[in-house]
Amino acid sequence: MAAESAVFTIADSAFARKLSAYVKLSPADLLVLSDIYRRKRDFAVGHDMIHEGERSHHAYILASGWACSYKILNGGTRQIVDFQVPGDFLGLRSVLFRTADHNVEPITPVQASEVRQQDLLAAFSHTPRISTAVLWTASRDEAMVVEHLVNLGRRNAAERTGHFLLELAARLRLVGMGDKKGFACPLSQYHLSDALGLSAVRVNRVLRLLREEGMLTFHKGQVVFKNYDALVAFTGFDRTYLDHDGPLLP
Amino acid sequence: MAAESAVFTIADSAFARKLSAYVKLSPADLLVLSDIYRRKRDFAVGHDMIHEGERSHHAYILASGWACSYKILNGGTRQIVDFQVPGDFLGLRSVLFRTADHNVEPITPVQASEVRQQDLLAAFSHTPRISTAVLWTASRDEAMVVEHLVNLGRRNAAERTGHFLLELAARLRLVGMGDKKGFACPLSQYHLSDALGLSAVRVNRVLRLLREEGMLTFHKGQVVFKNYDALVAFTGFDRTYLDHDGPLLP
DNA sequence: GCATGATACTGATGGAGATCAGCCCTGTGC
DNA sequence: GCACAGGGCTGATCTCCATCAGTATCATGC
Repeated sequence: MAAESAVFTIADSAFARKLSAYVKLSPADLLVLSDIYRRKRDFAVGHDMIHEGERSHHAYILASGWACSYKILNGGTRQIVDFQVPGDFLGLRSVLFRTADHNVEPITPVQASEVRQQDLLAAFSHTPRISTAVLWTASRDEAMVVEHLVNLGRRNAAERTGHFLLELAARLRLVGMGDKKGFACPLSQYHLSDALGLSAVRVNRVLRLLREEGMLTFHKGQVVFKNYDALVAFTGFDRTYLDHDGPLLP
Repeated sequence: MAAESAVFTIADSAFARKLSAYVKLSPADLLVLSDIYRRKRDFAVGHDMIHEGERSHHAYILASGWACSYKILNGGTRQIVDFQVPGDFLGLRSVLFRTADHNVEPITPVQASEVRQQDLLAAFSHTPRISTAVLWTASRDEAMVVEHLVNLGRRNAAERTGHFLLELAARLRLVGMGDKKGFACPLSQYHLSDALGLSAVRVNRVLRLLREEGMLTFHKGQVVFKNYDALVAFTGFDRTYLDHDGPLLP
């Protein structure tokens, strides 16, 4: 009874939907997942979910809300590495390495499932499919970080900003939170600047430029693509790094 | 007999040494690995090992030589994402996603073991420890890419260059190819510039600066740290992201 | 009703690094 | 012996973006 409702919950979640795209999960696999997935926790804005250096023993799966992972440098500047949206795994590295090498902060109020280290490792040992599926999501996350790297290294401020918003839109579409017209975006221009390696002033000017060029607007928590194709051409966005070819394991 | 010698070979390799640091591997695990590991291939400079867009069915484990993974942008500029040194896994993402999202090019003549997709996935299914160990190496690679991202986003040219060379040194020390004094480095200043998101001219000037400040020299294929501690302080290098706390699985 | 703090926005100035255009050196092939 | 290419190195100029120093707007609490 309880197990059944748990299965229902997990099978319904953004996370299971994402995993299923990678690896076909059996009912037994789903049971294991739902066990991992059980404990929900809430996080308020202003309190980090994970602290760098912390010897952390759990990771999280985001159920609702947005978060971001970041690092702080000597000078006090920060670099946001990635944003997490519902369905995303978060803090996997800090569990595998046992001490966190980055911080994670909620951007909106967040609800997340706490995944305990021992549960996760046990699941890996006993259900290889889950292990492979998680490896897959980790690889996809890495593909995104790689694209951010290219973004910072070789694109100018305008291309970089546009590219980033296009990626965000593509990710959100996968979990049904947006379309080619745009998406709801709780980020401030400061968030963008920390993610893009720019100053907030420049982000503001770039957004004005993109608006004046008729490509997109960023206003009141809404990103609207005014000319999607032009923006794709301008930024050189190629979404193949986000995609895959369907389930690898039958 | 053959199996034994194979076990010997694999147990001796930089790759198995790295995996063992993460997860204790049984003789049976080593046998599976050595089977994956059997086919050696040579690659000459000037011919990519992996091409972006290619529907690739194998990955490689680097036995000797250096390689780099990179992406080419519209304008023809390129961004090197990472360098691979002996013991590194390479092309894992392209196997998991079935089509490569980046290129890999040898920097020196390379010898590498070819890992076929089906062998790898079979190993994951039947020997969960290997799966976990590979997840671990993948996470470590991601940690490095993340640090490169921070490097590009928030450090200036000199800090960035110094930080990068310190990281390289730390990685090479793990496989016995250098120490705190320095290491043999086959990279050209062009390689550095493509990795650091700088122009070759700037890399040259930054290297001069670091030399004049008595921190390091980069000359004739040798990186020599003249003042390691000063360089660490100057660049804000903190090597914890490369380390881990010993075997996770008993 | 007013202070306070986020966030958005703007003009002026300066600086880090790109770009352009070269030179020098060394190894390699013919 | 010479041509040629790749890598290292340098000065001059320009540009993109950071920084500084603000103003404007809106929600929040007291």
